[in-house]
Amino acid sequence: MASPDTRIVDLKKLQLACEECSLHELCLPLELQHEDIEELDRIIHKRRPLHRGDYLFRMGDPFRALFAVRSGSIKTYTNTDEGEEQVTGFHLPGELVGLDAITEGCHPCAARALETTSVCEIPFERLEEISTHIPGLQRQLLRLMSREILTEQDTMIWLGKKSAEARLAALLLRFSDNYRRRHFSPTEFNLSMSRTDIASYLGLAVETVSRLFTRFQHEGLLEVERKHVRLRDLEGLRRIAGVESCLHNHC
Amino acid sequence: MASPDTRIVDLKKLQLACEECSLHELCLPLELQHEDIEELDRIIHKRRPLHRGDYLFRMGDPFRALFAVRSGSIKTYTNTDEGEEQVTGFHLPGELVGLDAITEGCHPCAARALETTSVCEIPFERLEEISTHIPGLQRQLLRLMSREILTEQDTMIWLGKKSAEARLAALLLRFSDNYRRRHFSPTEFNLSMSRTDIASYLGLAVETVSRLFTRFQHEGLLEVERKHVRLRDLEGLRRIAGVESCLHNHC
DNA sequence: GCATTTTATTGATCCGGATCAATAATTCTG
DNA sequence: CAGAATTATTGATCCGGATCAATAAAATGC
Repeated sequence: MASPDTRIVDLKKLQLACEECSLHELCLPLELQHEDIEELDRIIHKRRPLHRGDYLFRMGDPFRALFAVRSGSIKTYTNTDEGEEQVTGFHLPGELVGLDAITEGCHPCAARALETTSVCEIPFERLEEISTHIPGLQRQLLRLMSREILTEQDTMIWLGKKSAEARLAALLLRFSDNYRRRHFSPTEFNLSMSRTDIASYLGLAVETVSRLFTRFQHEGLLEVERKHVRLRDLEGLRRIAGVESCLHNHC
Repeated sequence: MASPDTRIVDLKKLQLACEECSLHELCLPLELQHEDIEELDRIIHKRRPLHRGDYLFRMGDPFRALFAVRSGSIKTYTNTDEGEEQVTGFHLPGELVGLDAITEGCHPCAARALETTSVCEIPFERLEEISTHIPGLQRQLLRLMSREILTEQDTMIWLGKKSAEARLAALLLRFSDNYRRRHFSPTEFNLSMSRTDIASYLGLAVETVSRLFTRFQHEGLLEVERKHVRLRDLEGLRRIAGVESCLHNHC
């Protein structure tokens, strides 16, 4: 499995990887000792890049590791009762994939690359071992999972209640934020996923998504040319999305 | 805070509590040593009962502990941008409340008792301390959180895609399952929450929920008299809910 | 126990978004 | 590079569920 992968062997590289893939979520805020970082370094592998359509894992695959997206993007999806694909998430650089598989011991959904994508593999058993003697790492893991729960609660709310335009605006803003955090243009980027994927994730029909893009463009909120979007009115989009993520604002 | 609470002092009582409130989720599957159970026992307190409308915690309260529902029921909710209540979950006996607060250090939503409700309080810092030297307890914590994530993904899917009747049917079946697991009648029980709460949680209008109950009754799926329901056709409800929780079936 | 307030049911109407249908633009594939 | 298959856009129609409105039934307060 891990044979053609490149090991990240030196500290410098790891920190770079951390910056890129937000493994910093896992280690930076802890201010770990050098020897601890080296220990983490020993278990974390950089996988060779996935290409568009490649599986990171399939539904039902045994759960062995978490994955941190370094670059590119991943979609996770499951199948509905009627056998169609139901997208459960888009995972951008800095986000973890696989947190939902810990309980079951196998992946409840499949993960595929939406474009050329590089990920770090974090073998879970090893991570657990290490976390027993690195104070704070365990806590950090729990934090990460808690944050995931919070995010999903948020998503639940807008899927239940928000209008189609609010959902799409919120998604675009999420992408925008991710790019900003990584010091890329928060207003101009490519959508790596198809309209169908977006529709599935947002619980809408493809036609609706397509119409929304057209409408947003007419209203001067953005320019869209196939996969490429340029957000022209972030404030307007925020208004449409509804102040959003209300869960986070009250702490 | 804990002054009027009753400590669970003996093993027998703890095991009873575990049975009741599914702290067995936390400890039983681990087959802990007696001294470990005693250590858990030392930190877990049984709170004195909450009454209808009492807060378990308010939005923004500092996060100190997880709570396991022993009997009764709890609703958690946040506020929408427009200031209305948005129910984020119903928590029945055997379920944990507070998993979404670990990251932030404070509660992103409020929790109130829907009826007379008894909970166990599990101080989180202490739990973390203990879990560092009880192998398996930490793992169990991660499992629990992962399961929560899975459940919410499931919920996301039906909020996005399923019809109003499917949502209500699914909710009723979830209640039914909880009662069955606790050896109560899975077909006859009281809904502790208002129609408004149900509607909010399911992302529907109150009127729709009300109409659905009436329709289900006409179709012979259930009998409903105010808060009391008697499910008459579980199979039919399952069909309506859609095979459901497709996420869990593929492992 | 009566008045007030909250919660639930039922009816009538309206609209957002799904569905059906046709076409256009892209991207595979040989 | 041509033909086939997939993906995206646009239009027309329909329907599930929201909204508005009125009443009924419970819960709550005095």
